[in-house]
Amino acid sequence: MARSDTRYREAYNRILAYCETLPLDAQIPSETQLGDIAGVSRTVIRRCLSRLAELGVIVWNGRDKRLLRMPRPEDRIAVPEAGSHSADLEQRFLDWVLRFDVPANTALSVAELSRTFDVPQHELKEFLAGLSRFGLVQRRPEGGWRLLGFTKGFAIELSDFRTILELHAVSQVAEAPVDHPVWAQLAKIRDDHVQLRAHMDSDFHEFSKLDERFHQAVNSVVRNRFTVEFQKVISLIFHYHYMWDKTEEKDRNAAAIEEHLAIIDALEARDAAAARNAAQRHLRTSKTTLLSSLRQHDLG
Amino acid sequence: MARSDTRYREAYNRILAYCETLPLDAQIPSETQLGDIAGVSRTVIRRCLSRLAELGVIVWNGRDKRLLRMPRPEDRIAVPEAGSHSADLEQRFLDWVLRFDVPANTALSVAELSRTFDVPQHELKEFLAGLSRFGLVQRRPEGGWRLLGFTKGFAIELSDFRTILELHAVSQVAEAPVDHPVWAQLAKIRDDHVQLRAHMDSDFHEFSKLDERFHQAVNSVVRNRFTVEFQKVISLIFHYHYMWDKTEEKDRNAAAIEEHLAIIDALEARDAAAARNAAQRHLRTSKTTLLSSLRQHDLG
DNA sequence: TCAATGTATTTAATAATTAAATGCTACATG
DNA sequence: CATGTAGCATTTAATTATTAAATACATTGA
Repeated sequence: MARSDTRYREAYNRILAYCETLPLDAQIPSETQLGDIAGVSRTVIRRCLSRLAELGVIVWNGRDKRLLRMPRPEDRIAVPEAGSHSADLEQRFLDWVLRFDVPANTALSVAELSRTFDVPQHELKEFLAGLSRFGLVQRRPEGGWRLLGFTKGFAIELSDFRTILELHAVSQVAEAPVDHPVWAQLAKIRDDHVQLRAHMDSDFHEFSKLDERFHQAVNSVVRNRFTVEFQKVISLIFHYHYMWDKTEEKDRNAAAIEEHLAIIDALEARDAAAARNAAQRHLRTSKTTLLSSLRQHDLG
Repeated sequence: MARSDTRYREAYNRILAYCETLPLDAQIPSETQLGDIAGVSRTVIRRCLSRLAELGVIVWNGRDKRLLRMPRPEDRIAVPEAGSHSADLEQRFLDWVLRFDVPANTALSVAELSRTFDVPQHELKEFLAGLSRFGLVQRRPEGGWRLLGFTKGFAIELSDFRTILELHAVSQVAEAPVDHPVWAQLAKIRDDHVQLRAHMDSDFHEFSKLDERFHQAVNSVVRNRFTVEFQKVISLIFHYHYMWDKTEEKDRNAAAIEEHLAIIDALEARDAAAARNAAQRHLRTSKTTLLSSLRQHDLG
């Protein structure tokens, strides 16, 4: 009927474990210190002490707190399963949208999403509020939310935004010092490209992973909290769409390999302008592919 | 104790007004049609019809709904004041943060904010969840939120991000067709710059507004949902910091006028490269100013 | 037959409830 | 008597419960 007491339960077990490290009859530290040990407020600590005294583990009279007997396994209190995988909600949500091709303008029910993702409703509300900042969802006047994404307009603007960020990243790479880790990464990635090109006929499916590694490496040079959030969403969307658009996959991947190599060539020559041009060509291709994949799914 | 019935109350008054347009004894449209008129579901419409029947305005027996008498002013129902200014919450929140120099790592209490901004708590939670996507706030492990912004690191990354977006915008302007409205705007803005320069000694405070107009015009060329959100936040933060950092304001503004004019010159000459260079110079100055203003407020 | 109403179910906004944090006062102890 | 500690009171926030509203389904009547 109200908030859970998981915090108390976890703190209690932690304090109990701490008691095990003490000798019998030892003085127990002050409430404030115990609070620091368990990472909770004094309010919670006092609840813990109450229970410890009740079970006869300690004697508690004001400042006089002493260990009466060693804690036993049955003194521990049950903690109700962390369960909810709130952590990777974003990943799972985008995965769901893209995997099931949830069409634009679909009404999103918090109650339903809460069930399918096994996450409390209020967390979902917060999550959706966050996504609305990216223009992926929007509040409906009649209540609830609406999925906006993955129209043609969305794809175009997403691609454009990606281009802006990635061209900047490429410029940054070109100016990175020789001892920057990106150079080693790019060298390895170049080799892998060359190798894949040699076995293209059989292994062309492998390109998707390589593509992600390449863009990841380039973008890793930019250290900016504003871009990092976007890159996560962007790379997910492009990644999935490439995986599903199977038309001419081999030719497309072969072309992309050459484009990647052109970018790496220019970067290693420290020719920023050439690198930008090569990157621009590559990103234009990506945009076209994304758009045609949308057309295929009849979402244009 | 539960959600408000404002929706019903507004719908009721709207239906009442609709009844006034009907002749006496006229048939009233179907529930579905009334729902379309008032923009609500049939559930709400049936509540409205119940009340109308109770007051004797209509007679309602299944499908037979007729107007018994003309509605009177006292038939209307009170609507409980829209009140909450949820609309400009973002503006007011950032204004508050910047005006009172709320230091980084301040704990934000939803209850308190809810009072000071006169907005329901759950709306504030959603709002903060949105801001967390921009890295402005963060959840605290012990509950609630923490203001992150306005450290040196934040200012640097914000400036860098602004630079990325704005350099792109400048490139776009340079390629805009001659009949694009931006050219007329820029011409006017150039005149205003020249005029202000002539009366700089007395009117230098006017520059702040001019600065906002200039950047607004340049960015207006880019139509992208992802950049629009950011620009709002960015321009607010820069705007306020400029207003408050009074050191050498006149000199700073005079220099900025020249920098703006240089950008406009290059743009009107359709020299994209020169425009980008000029913009880069200007944005570097801005970044320095923002950082020194932070140092002044001891937030570094 | 089909559009309208009647009824049931589901969803979402929001207050109520309880856990937990925070703040203040009084006290004990060196 | 200063400082840290416990006791007590207040405030805040997570989470449930409640009610308004939307939606889905069944029934009816022209």
